[in-house]
Amino acid sequence: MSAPLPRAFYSRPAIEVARALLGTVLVHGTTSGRIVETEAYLGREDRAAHSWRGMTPRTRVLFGESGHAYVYLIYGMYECLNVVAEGVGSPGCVLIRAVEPLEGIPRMRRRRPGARGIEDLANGPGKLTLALGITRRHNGADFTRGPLTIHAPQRQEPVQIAVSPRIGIRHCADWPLRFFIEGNRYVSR
DNA sequence: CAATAGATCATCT
DNA sequence: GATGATCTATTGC
Repeated sequence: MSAPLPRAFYSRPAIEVARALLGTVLVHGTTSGRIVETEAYLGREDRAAHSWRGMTPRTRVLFGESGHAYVYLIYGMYECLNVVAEGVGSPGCVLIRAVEPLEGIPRMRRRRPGARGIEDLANGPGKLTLALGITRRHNGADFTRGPLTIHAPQRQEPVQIAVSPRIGIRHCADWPLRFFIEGNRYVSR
């Protein structure tokens, strides 16, 4: 496997990082998946972002160095994985919404007994964290070091990127900040 | 098929 | 004390 993507990859505006992450490979232990769906969250001007009110104990890592993980609990039940973008003091980030399972599929199935097929294993923010075994313990983890890493694709295939409004938010509900690989079977419903 | 309810808790008001 | 960047099961057409 190639080296993890360097810090510079993440030190760009959240929207750019969200697009660039499509097609890259998220790795945790023996499991991995290709990122096929992301959402950008901007910061102070974006009321849908956790960081829009400024720094709190929870959102501390969003204001730190880029290339780290922001993992939080949602609806008392599920964890969501974000990649911190931009730079110190600029809390833009990217929510990973879906991955296409690559390695460790039997293990993922065990972690997600309810899933019907491969398509349902990680096609949503809460599902992918379960499938890959990502929890709040990974909050603040450095993607350039592990145990969570992100890698460039082996072969850079041309991907057609589609754009839509973000899912499941009330504020800024019409901003076109969701990005996904057009026609991919592993994108969330 | 679409719509809805219920699970469940850290975080912030 | 209310809310939420979700998922699943169940109900109703």
